[in-house]
Amino acid sequence: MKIVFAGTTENAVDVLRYLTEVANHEIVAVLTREDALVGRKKLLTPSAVAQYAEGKNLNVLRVNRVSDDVNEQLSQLGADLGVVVAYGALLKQATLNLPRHGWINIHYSLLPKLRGAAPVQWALINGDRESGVTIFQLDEGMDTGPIHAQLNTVIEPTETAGELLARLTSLAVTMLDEVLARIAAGFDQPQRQLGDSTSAPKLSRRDSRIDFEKTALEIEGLVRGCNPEPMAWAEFEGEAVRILRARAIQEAVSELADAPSGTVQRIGTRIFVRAAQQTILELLDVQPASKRVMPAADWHRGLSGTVKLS
RNA sequence: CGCGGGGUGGAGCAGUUCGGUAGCUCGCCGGGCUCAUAACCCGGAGGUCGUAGGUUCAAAUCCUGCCUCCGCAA
Repeated sequence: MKIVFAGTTENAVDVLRYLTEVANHEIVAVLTREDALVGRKKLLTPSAVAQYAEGKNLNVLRVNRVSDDVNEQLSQLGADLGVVVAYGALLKQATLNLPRHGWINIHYSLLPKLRGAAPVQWALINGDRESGVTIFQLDEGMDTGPIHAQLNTVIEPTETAGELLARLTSLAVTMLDEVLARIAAGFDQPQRQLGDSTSAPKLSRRDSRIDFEKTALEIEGLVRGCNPEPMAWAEFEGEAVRILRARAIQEAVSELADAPSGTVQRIGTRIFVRAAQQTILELLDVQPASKRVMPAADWHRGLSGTVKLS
């Protein structure tokens, strides 16, 4: 099929690579976000998709909003289908109408659960036991279109958002062939989304801040859901400490039995923090402001007195 | 010129304000105590204090340039 692809992130590249290199579809255009200023040096950096697509000499359109002008260009291509993965902007009806079979989207949740930009993160933050991939027909709403295919998977006990996303992406790729074949043959009958919807908006810095008045298990979910982006953090002596890995433990730590929430205690080489309801969180990897990522024990070693996170 | 913080034995830090050749908590090696240990005791190895230059009798510490790492913001 002649496909228009729209995507921006690294996992979108994985899908695009599959479509062009493995499934041998003809990619008539690649829509991706404009180059953005990245990092402290503000280097103008192309999106992951732009970098890949240019390397493959594909027709790349860098736009943050699809204008009439872009619609005009797209209409010239005679595309059969549009495929969207983590593009970063909603498409209007005028654009949705262009490919013969419209557009499909790969979404990383069991729709209608977790509609929005950060479904994988929120699945972990919410403590969900399962997640999944949904391929659906795009309409003008936010992840509201009828479903072509859906597959669920059990979330692994220590899985981070980055790891789960990678797994879901490879799962999505295995679903694509059949969906694309059905659409090409005109046999597709997408089903309306059923059940209650929930939302999964992009994470803010406020969302990623750890609250030690929550239970260790809830905090662990936040830490896993925020890794690698935007990374959970807590405040220590006026500075942010990022918590990259942490886990709720079952053991009791008597030293922390009567301590206020956020109190840190070292036992041997292990570092524990008091959370809500007598629960204990073990810190594994942390990153103080200005420092590199380090084992929690290393961080704690240089400190003195009572250590308390908030 | 977006804001800011680091670079000191293998690790994490202190010391820099008020210059006088380096300290803490660990790790490592050896020995001891203990039924045992995340405990304790004794001894030991290991540092061009990121780098280049400057000031000085003397620089981790003051001045200048450079390299490099990182948080925030976008």
